[in-house]
Amino acid sequence: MNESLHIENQLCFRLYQLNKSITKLYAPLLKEAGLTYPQYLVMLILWQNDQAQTIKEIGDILELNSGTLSPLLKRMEKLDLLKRARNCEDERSVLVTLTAHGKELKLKAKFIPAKLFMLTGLSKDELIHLKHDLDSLIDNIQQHV
Amino acid sequence: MNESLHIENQLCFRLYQLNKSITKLYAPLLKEAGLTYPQYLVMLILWQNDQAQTIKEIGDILELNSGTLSPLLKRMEKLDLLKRARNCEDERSVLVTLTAHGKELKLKAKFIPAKLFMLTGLSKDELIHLKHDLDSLIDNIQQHV
DNA sequence: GCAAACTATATTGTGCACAACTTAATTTCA
DNA sequence: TGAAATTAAGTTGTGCACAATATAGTTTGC
Repeated sequence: MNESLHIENQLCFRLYQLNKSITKLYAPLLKEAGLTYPQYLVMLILWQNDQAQTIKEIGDILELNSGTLSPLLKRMEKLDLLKRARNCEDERSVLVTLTAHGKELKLKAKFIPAKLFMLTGLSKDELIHLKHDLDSLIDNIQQHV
Repeated sequence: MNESLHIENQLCFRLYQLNKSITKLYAPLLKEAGLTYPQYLVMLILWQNDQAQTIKEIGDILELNSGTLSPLLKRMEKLDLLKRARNCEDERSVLVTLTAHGKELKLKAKFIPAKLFMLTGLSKDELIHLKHDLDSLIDNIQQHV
């Protein structure tokens, strides 16, 4: 009997489940900071670069298009996390900058990665290896997308 | 300098990206069958069990709640993939069964797992190991969710 | 036997994610 | 230089995903 269609055999189903589980793991930690996971990803980018980022740059890093980012950034602006303003050098683009509140939040978020790492139950070594395996899988797949 | 908040260091961001890439990889194959990825997951469950499944059973396997499944199954019923009917043994539950069209689709879908596996560029051995690593990570994480 | 607790599903509201399309600004090049 | 192509955002419509809540059917315990 052909078992290739059995759901429990599928790598992709594991990744789908894992992704959902991780979102749930983040939820309580991010709730303290008043963020959702995609909002947290945007904040990571803004925290690690001092300068203003264009929406295009954020989209390139997160691989999200404007249909996702436009409303996401609007909600974040409403939460006083960031400001959006047309770039006067090129009026097509919009520059995103952190507000004082947005910058402040970095102090709270600082401990999230370590807490998450602990919850995974992985060793440093296992983490490094898994990251590496996923990186090469991502590379392989991106070639075909 | 503390780099724990750097996005490229994060396992979770990789999983998030990988999940999106995989969905895009599936898209053209599933489009031929007229399915989305979550719809395909429901079909996998129905294909591998001959009997009718309750929504509860499907939700337990996919870890999806009724807020997701109710509209998802309604769309699938409209596509003539399945039928929903109250269980006369216990009127609280709804039994889901494949239509002729839904059963037929299995023949088309049969080749999807092999095609996907090819696109990942993994060896059989790498696949087995990665599945194993992800399984134990899922187990660890589920304990904390 | 019947009220309280429980169970299964549905509904509502919020937030992604993306394809397809629109608008406006900038660049290219004939 | 000015029309055509390109680029950056925004908009619209569809489809998940889930928390919170509502509803209806079933079971339990006194």
